[in-house]
Amino acid sequence: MINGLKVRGPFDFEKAIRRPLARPSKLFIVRMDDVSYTRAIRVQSRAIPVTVSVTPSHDDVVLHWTMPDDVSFEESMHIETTIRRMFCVDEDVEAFYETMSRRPMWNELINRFYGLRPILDGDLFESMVNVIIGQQLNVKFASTLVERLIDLGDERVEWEGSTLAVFPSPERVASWAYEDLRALSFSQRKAEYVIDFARAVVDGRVNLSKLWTATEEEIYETLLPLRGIGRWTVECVLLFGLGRRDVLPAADIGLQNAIHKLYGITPRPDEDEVRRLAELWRPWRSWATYYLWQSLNE
DNA sequence: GGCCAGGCTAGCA
DNA sequence: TGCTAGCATGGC
Repeated sequence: MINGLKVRGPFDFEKAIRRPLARPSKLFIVRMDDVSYTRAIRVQSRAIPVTVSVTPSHDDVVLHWTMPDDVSFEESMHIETTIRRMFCVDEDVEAFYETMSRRPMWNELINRFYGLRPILDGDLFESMVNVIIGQQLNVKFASTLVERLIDLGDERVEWEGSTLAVFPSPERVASWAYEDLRALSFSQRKAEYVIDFARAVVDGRVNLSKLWTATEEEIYETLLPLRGIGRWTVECVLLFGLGRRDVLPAADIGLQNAIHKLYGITPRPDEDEVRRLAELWRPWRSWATYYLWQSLNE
C-alpha cells in the first residue's frame, strides 16, 4: 500500500533522516541507498511497520510511505496523521527562516541546516518515557537506557526482510516491577517515574489522547501533578511528542550551552536570559530550539 | 578522579 | 514562594 503527502516549503529529507543515525536505535532503520526511514507505528494494539521516503528530492517534495497490504482504512488514516505530525509536513519552515534571519548570528545556522526538520516521536507514551529517562543524564547514557527498556519490552515486527523493535506499550511497562528497570541501571526514582506513569496511563488516570487538542495550560495541569514530571519534561513532550511550534525549554542545559556557543555569551545564559533572547524567536521558539540542539551535535 | 549531564522531589525557611 | 541537598549513573 502506497500513500503520499505534499510537503509545504523546504524539506531536506536526507538531512532529516541522517540525524537519528548519530544515535542508532532498534526502533528504526535508516537507509541511505534508497533514502528511506522505517519504523513501526502503534495503532491501538497493533504495531504497523511503515517505510517513508520522498520524491523528488528538491522542489515540491512529496513524502511517500509504504506499509503492509492488510492495513485497514481506519489504521491508514491514523498512520497518515502520525506521519504528517512526525515529519512536520504542515510547518511553513520558510516563515521560520524569515523570522530567524533577522538575527545575524542565525544566518550561518540556517544555511548549515537549511531544509532540516526534526523527526518527532512516534506516540505520546514513547515521548513521555524518553523524556523522563533523559532527565539530568547525558544524552548518550539516556539513549542507552532507552534501548535497554526497548529490549526488555521485547516486541518486534517483521517487515520487508528486516526486524524492527517496537517501543513497549503502556500495558507492558505497567506490568514491570521497579527492580526490572533497576537491573538495567535505572535509578530507583527513574524506575518509579517511568513505571508509575505507565500505570497512570493504563488505569485511565491520564488520558494521553486528550492532549492532542488540549491547550498548553491544560497539558501542564494534566501532567505536572504526576510524580517525576516537571516543567522541563512537559516542555520536551510539547516539542517532541505533540509537535507544538512555540515552546521554549528555557531551563534546559543543552539549550543554554547552544546559545552560549552561538551568541558567544559567557557564562552560559540562565533561564531568564534565555527567555529574554527568545522573545524575538516567536512564534517559532520550538524550531529555534530544535536547531540550537542540533548545533550541539556537530 | 572529579565534575557534569537536554531535572525532579522533598524538606526547610 | 524560594532555595537546596540528594538522587544515581555513565561520559569525558
